[in-house]
Amino acid sequence: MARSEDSSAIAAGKPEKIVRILEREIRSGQLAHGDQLQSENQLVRRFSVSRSTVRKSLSELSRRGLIKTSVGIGSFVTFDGNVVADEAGWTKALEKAGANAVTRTLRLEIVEDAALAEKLGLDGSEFIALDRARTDARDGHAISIEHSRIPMMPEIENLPVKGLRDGSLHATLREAGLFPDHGEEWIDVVALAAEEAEIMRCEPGTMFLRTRRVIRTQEGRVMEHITSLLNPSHFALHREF
Amino acid sequence: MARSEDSSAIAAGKPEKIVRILEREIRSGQLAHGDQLQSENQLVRRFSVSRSTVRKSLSELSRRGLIKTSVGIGSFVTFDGNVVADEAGWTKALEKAGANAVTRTLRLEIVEDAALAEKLGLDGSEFIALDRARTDARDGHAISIEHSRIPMMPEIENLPVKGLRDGSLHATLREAGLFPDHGEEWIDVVALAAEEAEIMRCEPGTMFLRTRRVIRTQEGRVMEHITSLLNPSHFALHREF
DNA sequence: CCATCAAACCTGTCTGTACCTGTATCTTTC
DNA sequence: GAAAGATACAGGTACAGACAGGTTTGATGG
Repeated sequence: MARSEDSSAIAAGKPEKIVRILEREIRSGQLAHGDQLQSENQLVRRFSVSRSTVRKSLSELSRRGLIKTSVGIGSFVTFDGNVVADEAGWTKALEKAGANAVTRTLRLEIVEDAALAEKLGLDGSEFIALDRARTDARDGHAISIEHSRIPMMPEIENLPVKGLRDGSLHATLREAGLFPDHGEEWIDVVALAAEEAEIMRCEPGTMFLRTRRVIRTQEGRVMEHITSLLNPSHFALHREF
Repeated sequence: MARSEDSSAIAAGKPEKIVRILEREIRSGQLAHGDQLQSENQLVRRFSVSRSTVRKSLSELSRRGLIKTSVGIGSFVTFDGNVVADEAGWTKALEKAGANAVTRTLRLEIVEDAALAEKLGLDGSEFIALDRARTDARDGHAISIEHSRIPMMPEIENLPVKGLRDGSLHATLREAGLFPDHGEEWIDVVALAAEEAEIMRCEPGTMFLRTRRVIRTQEGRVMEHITSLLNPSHFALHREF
């Protein structure tokens, strides 16, 4: 019973085997970010399979966001280490006192938001809404509140029912073939509204750091809209460029 | 808005790579407005590609309005890089009410700052200090204050004496062969100290948006350290990635 | 001093070749 | 009958080379 390879997939067709080999080479760093893969014909000779099989494998790697292939040129590794595109180059919130923080999920459901849809230039106005708040476990002090909105699409319509994969939103989206690529961000300082102040159990009017992000896929499709309210005494933003 | 380019994504195709290299040289000021680019054949040798590839790259740069090429002569930079350092992929401060703003130069001199030198990992502890403040001309309201520190080096030692070239710090540094390339940034919210509050003519303890940036040259040498204090009612930060 | 001409360099355009991916069709194998 | 193989063709990308025509420069000769 002991499969030395990979426990998650036992029944292995040839494409799957090739996917697993190449994926390991990529994830291990043997094939680094930006490297060009062998051409399809080279892979045909390397694995002694037909080109159709090789192409199935590459197509799966592409769906998982590990490679990108261009006609006439070849396939390139788009997997950037462990953090992938989640943090690479984006503003990163440095939590100063996160040891005693607790996260509450305020809601995870499907909502209608025509205003946001209009602002993002979307056709449908349905979103999956994920709101989360973080407070200090000791005294209930406010730390942060995060509103995430994901445009509704068939691949993820049962997300609110099934819940998140491994508790991670991005892991769930990755599963659905959605990979962050680029976007836009706004940062300013705002006074807390009454509603938010109540959630965070602090005075209305308290100044909070606000970041708003629109994240898009490679093709430019809006993938997520996030508004974060951060307690400035707990957070600083950091970025490399 | 529409990003035909891919900033963080990897290069697929040689022309794209070359475009990115040349674009950075132009936007960083290394190739200034009006400069002539290397000839196509020189670029062929420099990048070890064919002339068709070079020509594709130049055509794309031309499409982006960065260069203009003339038959029998060559290609010239048409990008006027005033905005360079503040805009190209970096966080951009959006001034909400800048019409009536006045800029005061608080000081331009050589200073000693061992603490900063240590933090930046520099040998010498001498810096050229340029401090500037912006206030609203109508009511004297505080808008922003900026502390710039440039590590002392032979090329610029007479900068405080000669003054800035065209009033621009970056033009002056460019003159000295210093081109911004990459760096790091921190953003947080702080209460104004008494000294700064006095300069800005507002209450000590007022919450201000603070950004700190370390800008480095291509070789990784520290080129500038900037601390900006921004009045949150006048500023928002914006960034594309 | 000045007009002229040739050489050197530049961009614009075209050719042919090699290799790459995209796609479709048919056959083999289990 | 589904998965994999084999094959052929279309179209994209890049390389190498050749040629035409514009621009600059400098030497030549009046």
